[in-house]
This record gives sequence, C-alpha cells and structure tokens, in this order.
Amino acid sequence: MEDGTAERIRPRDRILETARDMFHKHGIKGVGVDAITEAAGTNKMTLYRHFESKDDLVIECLRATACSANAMWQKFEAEHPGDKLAQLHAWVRMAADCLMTDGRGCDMANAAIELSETDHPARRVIKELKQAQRDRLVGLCRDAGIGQAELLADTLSLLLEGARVSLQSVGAEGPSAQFVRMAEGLITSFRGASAR
Amino acid sequence: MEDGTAERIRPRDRILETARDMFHKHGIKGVGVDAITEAAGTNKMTLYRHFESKDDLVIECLRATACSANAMWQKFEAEHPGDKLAQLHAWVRMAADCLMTDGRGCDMANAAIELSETDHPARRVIKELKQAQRDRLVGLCRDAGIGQAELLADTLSLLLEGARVSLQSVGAEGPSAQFVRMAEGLITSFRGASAR
DNA sequence: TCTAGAAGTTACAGACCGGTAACACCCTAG
DNA sequence: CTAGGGTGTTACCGGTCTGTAACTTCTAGA
Repeated sequence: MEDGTAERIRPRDRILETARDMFHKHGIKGVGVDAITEAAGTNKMTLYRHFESKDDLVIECLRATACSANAMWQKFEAEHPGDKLAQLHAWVRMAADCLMTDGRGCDMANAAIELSETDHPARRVIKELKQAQRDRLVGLCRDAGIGQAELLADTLSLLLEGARVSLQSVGAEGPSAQFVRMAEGLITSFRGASAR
Repeated sequence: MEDGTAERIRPRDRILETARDMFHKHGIKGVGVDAITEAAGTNKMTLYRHFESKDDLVIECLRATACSANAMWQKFEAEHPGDKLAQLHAWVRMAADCLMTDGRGCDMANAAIELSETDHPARRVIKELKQAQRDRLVGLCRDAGIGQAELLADTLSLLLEGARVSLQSVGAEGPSAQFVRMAEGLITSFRGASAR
C-alpha cells in the first residue's frame, strides 16, 4: 500500500521542516543547502530533485509558515466560537507568547529584510501572505464590533512587528516587554470610542 | 599644511560612507568588501589598513548612523528650543518622512536581524545604541509633561520599528501608511490621560 | 521475485567570499 | 631634493556557496 501516513517522513517534508527551522534561526543567507540537507539526514541531490533552487525552497518554507499561521486562526475560532472579541484577545495572548518564547521575529519580515533585491521572487509571496494576515486581523476587529477596525488592526500589526524586531535589537527588556499592555490598552480605547 | 578640510576626502571616510549606503540598500551579507572598495574608488588593501575586518567596518558604520541620529535630535532642539512637545511632534514628522522617502528600514534593526549569531560583535553596539535612542525618546516624552512617558515612548518606538519593517514586507500601502495618524492619536490620548 | 523510480553517494564546476603578501607609486613634509 | 607614509595594483590563499553529472543502492508495487 502506498500508505499516506508513512512512519518515516518523506525526504521532501524533512527538508522543508528542517529548512524552515534553520532559516528561522540563522536567516536565509546564513545557512547553506548543504547544512540543511545534512541536518535533514539527506543530501543535496535529493533537495534539488524536489526544489528548483534555494529560492524555491525559501518560498515553499514561507508558504508553510503561512499555513501554520492559518492553523492558529482556526484554533482561535475553535476555542472561542463566534466570540470575536475573545478571539482578538487570544490573538494578543498568542503574540505575547510568541514574543517571549521565540526570540527571533517573523519569518516573512526577516526574509523581506534579508532579501533586499526588489525583484526577488520571494517578495511577491511575502507581500501577498502578509496582506492576507492583515485582512484577517481587520476582519476580526470589524466582526468584534470595533468602529475603526482597519486602524486598530494596522496599529496592532505594527506593534507586533515592531516588538519582534525590537526584541532582536534591544532585547527582551526593551519596549517589547510592554506589548500586552499596549495592545490591550488600544483595544479598550478603540472599544470605548466605538461605543460612545 | 596638513589641512583638516582636505578637498579630496580621505579614503577611510569614502569607504565608510559608501559602505553605509551599500549596507543600507543591500544588507550586510548582500555586499562584499570588493564591491564596497570599488564603489568607493579605492581597493581592498586600503580598506583593511583602516578597518580590522568587515565586522569592524560594520560596527563603525552603525556608529556613524547613530551619529547622524544624534544630529537629528540636536536639530529638533534647535528648531523648537525648550518646546519639548513640539520636538515630539517633529520626531513624528521626521519618522514619517523617513518612512516615505527611504523604503528600507533602520540599519541597526536590519543588522540585528541579519546578524543572527548571538555573539556577533555588532550586537553589543546595536543594543547600546538602540537603548540610547530609547532613553532619549523617553526623556523627551517625560519633559513634554506626559504622565506615562515610558509607555508612550516605547509604544512610539514599536510603532516606528514596525512601520519600517512592514514597509519592506507589505509595502507602502500597508499599515505603515497610517503611522502618523497612529502616533498623533497616541500622543493626544496620553496627553489627555496625564491632564485628567 | 522482478522492476521502475526514488533516494544516496561522490565528485566536480564555477563563482564569490574575507583576508593577506609583495611591490610599485605618489605626494607631501622636512 | 629626499625620505617616508599613505595609497594603488596584482596575485594569491583557503574556504564556502549554489547547482549539476554520473553512478550506485534501496524500496515499494506488480
């Protein structure tokens, strides 16, 4: 039987998962394909049989990251079905957890900074995936009954993005330590404004 | 005469200025020392006579960037002597200008993301310079008579940092377009709270 | 058991990287 | 005019990088 749930993971998936982890930790230009394949317990030829190039692998990793993010959104909906405001608070909590446990920032943002070539193929993907996340947060704010939903969503986006990068430059004791207080304060402030 | 204001700029300064520009545009790992020296109209040997290593050059570039930032702070004080609140608004305006005209983000933040090695010599410098900027903004907020000065300063910091990275991932039409509105709204909100 | 395709292995090409050595040059201070 | 320091030039080292070729081994499906 072809057996979809093979006990030993397919090399392609092992490479993808390993590459995601290593790109996240050391950056894209900071890790070579040799290191990835070795860590994945395979070899370079196998990588190039499954991915056209390193850039292609990078793009596939970013798509996988977006997929994980989608799973989180579904978890919010599952844990607080219908309660959009609770989902928004869950988003803040998730973001804070991510800040405290992770250390390195958003893979897409990091990639956008690292791949400075304006015509890099990954840039299209980053832009559309980030746009999708933004739309999702705007929708959540709107459904939570907040008046200026776009403005709140954009403010929260920038705060999180800023906290993730500040974490890497000034460290955990820097401004990013106040993220939850800022975010919650903003939400109550916007809720008050829309209920006036 | 040794003539401090030599009409032809010293090679060291040419290298430093060129490296700053190229690191800013293409990232640190995205440009080699050969490219820098060629663009600076000199050669690799001269670079290594003035800088111990590429890492040393990077650090010197970051210090120069911090120096430019200091000049901006002095400009704020010169244009609005004593009026700390006006200086705070000038800071917002400067940040917005920077967002619209520049495209690439903060050199220190970009470097922190790119140089993921936790023991990289540049990380110390980045942290202390970023910390200094933070202290400066906190002081400005406090002197402007804002109650929760640290919280406002940290929020503004994260907003700007987030706007700069968002600009690179989602583009100019993304959340960063609302930076001024967010920042000004925060300032009035914090002013109202401290004057209650 | 046989076979086809996936995966592993080794070696290599070609380019770029940071950094150094040896030597020729120029320009200015004395 | 001359001596010396800053600069330019060329060549090179050892390493790493992405990507490929040719060949062998393994494994799953019939």
